[in-house]
Amino acid sequence: MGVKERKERDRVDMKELILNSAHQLFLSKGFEEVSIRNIAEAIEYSPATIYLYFKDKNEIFYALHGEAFKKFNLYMESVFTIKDPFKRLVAMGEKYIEFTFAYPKYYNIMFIAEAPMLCEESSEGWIEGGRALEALESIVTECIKEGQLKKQPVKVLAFTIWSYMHGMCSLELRDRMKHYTEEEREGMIEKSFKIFIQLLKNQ
Amino acid sequence: MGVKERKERDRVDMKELILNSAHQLFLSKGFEEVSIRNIAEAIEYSPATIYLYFKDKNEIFYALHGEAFKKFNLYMESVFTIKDPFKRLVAMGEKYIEFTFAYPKYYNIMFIAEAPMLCEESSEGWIEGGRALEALESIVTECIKEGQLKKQPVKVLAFTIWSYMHGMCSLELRDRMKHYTEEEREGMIEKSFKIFIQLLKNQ
DNA sequence: ATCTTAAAATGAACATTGTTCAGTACTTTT
DNA sequence: AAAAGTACTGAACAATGTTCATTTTAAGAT
Repeated sequence: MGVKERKERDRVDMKELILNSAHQLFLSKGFEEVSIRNIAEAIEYSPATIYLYFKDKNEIFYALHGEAFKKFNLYMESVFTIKDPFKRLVAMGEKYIEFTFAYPKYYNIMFIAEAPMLCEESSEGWIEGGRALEALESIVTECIKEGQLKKQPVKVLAFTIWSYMHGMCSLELRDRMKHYTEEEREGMIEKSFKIFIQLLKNQ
Repeated sequence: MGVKERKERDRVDMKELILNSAHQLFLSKGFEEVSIRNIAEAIEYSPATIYLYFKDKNEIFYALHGEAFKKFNLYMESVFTIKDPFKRLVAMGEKYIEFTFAYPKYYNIMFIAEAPMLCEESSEGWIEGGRALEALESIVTECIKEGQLKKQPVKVLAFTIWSYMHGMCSLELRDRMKHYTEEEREGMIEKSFKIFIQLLKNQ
């Protein structure tokens, strides 16, 4: 009598169906622009049904927040083969920029969107996000150990690097670089990144 | 026959009335949370009336965008009395942080909020914003001239500094520092800022 | 096979939102 | 006092997130 088990499976399937649909819509329209009714229509159920599987709209997007960070960490994975820690740090920065503009909607929920949607401290997203930050911190630790970064408190230095990366990427994503001419903007981020790396480098 | 003039005055007064009300509500609730009906109720007019003076909700907040930057520039003014350009740069950074947390709603429309609301390139906000950026760039120029900053393309270096400041402030404003313990977070921004300044300093 | 009970899905409704427009009320001009 | 013009508004529209009584569907018991 595996009926209960089957029902549980069905329930999981339904959650996944909703999530996949929400995910797809989210990637093309963004969070605020996707309505419960959009999702409902896409999966051919009534809007009310969705509330049988998720508490509210935010809860649906906790999942996406997690997805985004998983994708991010996956994206970063390749750099960990690089032996030299400073080179790894630089590669990570480059990947960060790449990710931002490859998945702007992801970047948005990860780092920019207002956070009532991610109160749950123990959510997938926060855990994966923590992993990413730890990765950065461990690279920074290595760099300091090898004398490629000046000796500083690791957490603070890592945060400083993160702040710079995020500031640059989010200014561009949120269209705050209109002060620059097309010509100036062209390659601005890459040039700035090079300067920042030079600033970081010990000697 | 100053009737036309009086009507023009009335019109300006009405716009100001709406703007003041919107402004007040905005500072306590933020952009998305203020509705046209809120504003209408506050000034004791019908919602429809507001559309006789402003094209849409965004247009109302163009004005606030301008106000925010004016306030910002006013806030920065005090640092321009400082002779030494590098000290001035540091003071500007400190003021930037101060401003961010004194007026988070302003900071939000200035640098974080999505920008359909500020398409008009020629708006007050963009002009004032440009002024602020120019101020930073001229300080950077001076610092380079005096050898306190390493010689680099001014626009790019200024952007790098701005990116860092913005990244740090917006991560905090958007609650992305939950990875840190209370203890770690305490003073993190100030510590990071000191590190960044050290990185910037030539030698 | 029929009846009962439990679960799943929904239509309709509520309170919001920005925005529009036909009509009313008031003011100025003739 | 009548006509013209301007300022204002109530009601409506199409959305939104969310809830709930009701209906449909499935399962278990007789």
